[in-house]
Amino acid sequence: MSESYKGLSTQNYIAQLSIDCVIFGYQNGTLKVLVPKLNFQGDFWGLPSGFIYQEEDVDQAAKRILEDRTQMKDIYLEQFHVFGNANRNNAEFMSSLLVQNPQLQGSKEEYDWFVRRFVSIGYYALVDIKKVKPQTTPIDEKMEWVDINQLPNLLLDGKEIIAKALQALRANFDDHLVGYNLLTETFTMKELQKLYETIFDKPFRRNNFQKMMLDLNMLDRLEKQFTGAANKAPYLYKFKEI
Amino acid sequence: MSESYKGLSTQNYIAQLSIDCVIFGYQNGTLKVLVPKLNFQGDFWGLPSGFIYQEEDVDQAAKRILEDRTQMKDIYLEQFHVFGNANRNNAEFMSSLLVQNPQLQGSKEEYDWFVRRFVSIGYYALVDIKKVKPQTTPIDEKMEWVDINQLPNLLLDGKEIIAKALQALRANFDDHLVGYNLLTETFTMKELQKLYETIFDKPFRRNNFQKMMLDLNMLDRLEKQFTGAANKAPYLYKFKEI
DNA sequence: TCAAAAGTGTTGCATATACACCCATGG
DNA sequence: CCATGGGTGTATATGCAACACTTTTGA
Repeated sequence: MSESYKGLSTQNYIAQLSIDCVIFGYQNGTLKVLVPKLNFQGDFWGLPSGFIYQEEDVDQAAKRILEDRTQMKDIYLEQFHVFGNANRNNAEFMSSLLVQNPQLQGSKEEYDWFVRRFVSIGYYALVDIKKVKPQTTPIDEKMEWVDINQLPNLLLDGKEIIAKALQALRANFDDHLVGYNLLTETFTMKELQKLYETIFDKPFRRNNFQKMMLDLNMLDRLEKQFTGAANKAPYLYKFKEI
Repeated sequence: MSESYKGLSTQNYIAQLSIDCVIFGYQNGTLKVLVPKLNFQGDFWGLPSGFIYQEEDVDQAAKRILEDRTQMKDIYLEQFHVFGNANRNNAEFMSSLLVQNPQLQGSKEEYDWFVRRFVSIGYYALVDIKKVKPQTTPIDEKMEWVDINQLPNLLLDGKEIIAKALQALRANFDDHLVGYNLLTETFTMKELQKLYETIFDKPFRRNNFQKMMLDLNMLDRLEKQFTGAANKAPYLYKFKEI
């Protein structure tokens, strides 16, 4: 949705098939997604997205799009759903875009390529917010981390895509111990608990949570973290190497 | 994979995007899939598949393909994964096909349309075997129910697709009480247990299984089934209407 | 010595598993 | 009345939620 469209039809992409990414990050006790604000009148946002080269695996395309947008390597990435309603097209968006940004005017062929109906494959990514360097495209005004509970206006079925991504994330969270990707290298048990509480949107009991996590045998306990506060210093933990 | 290709490029389909269906059925204590044997030299089988019309929802396309192949309505259907490796194309298959079946020769344009790399969306379906009337296409020699543990040679990543479908089926089975679609209207507890044992490939204890099922409160108990055997007659059950 | 927050232990409840018994059926 | 298989009840084990208590830290 937020890809510059000039020259698209000549770039050897698969037509009518796109990838939409839901990039999850976690900061200050809130779950966030990285989304671009589109560079045209009104308050409209998209999802980081792109297309698939003819010679490219779909998974590889998703990886490339993600890396371009975040300037990170080895991102945790999971395909979760295909969005294929017949009315998914960029016609309305493009009209508005071109009125506001006549300099983006491309060829008729490129325009037609872009405004057709698109089927989109959804991927979600988990990243450490502090390591991401968000990259905009020519049609983005900016790209920002927004709270998952305060999403702006999203083009097309953007909200549905994010909702489905969160659902998939929750389902995978326990199995894959995926929290790994959302935290810094080391963290306290309280920080880990807060992450879980944010993602599942429900409280856990401190002692039982600690027991649960330690029983999983996935954490290494490191030195204590002395914060200067007048209380017992918490241990730092890290996820075990595999 | 098993769609006749003549006239494909003129039929207003989305190019390079297909749907592959894994149709599960259950009979005599074995889980089966319905697959077409392809009408060319050698022992090669495909998956029931098809394409998406420009004006058609992807889900709707899957439904149409399924209904065409089985002559059934209201089939339980679930999208489970996208298969997008760059080497997924029908070139090899088509060469062999045309050598064996010169009468299928179409235009160059249609040939080119069909042998390009395809991204395929996987759906699995659950059906009552006895209600299905398998329909072949011009390039199928026949279509048969084969044991999931004795799959024939499948084109491309057919085996991987079926494996992933089974995985998704297992994950959904408890949540969605999906067994409903694989059994006849009425059944005994033993038959239901055998279905579970087949799908999960592990034994359950008779008494505990019964308790588990009844506690779910999803079954209506009907009259007894007198089989003539010298033992207590089992009750028949059916899934409750919603 | 005190408050605050971290760490650990212990109980009780709910659920699942295992074991045991009783009942209907037809020969 | 017996063998067979179906139905149900009860004990045991397991896992998790709730509660209680102890330890560490800096003021």
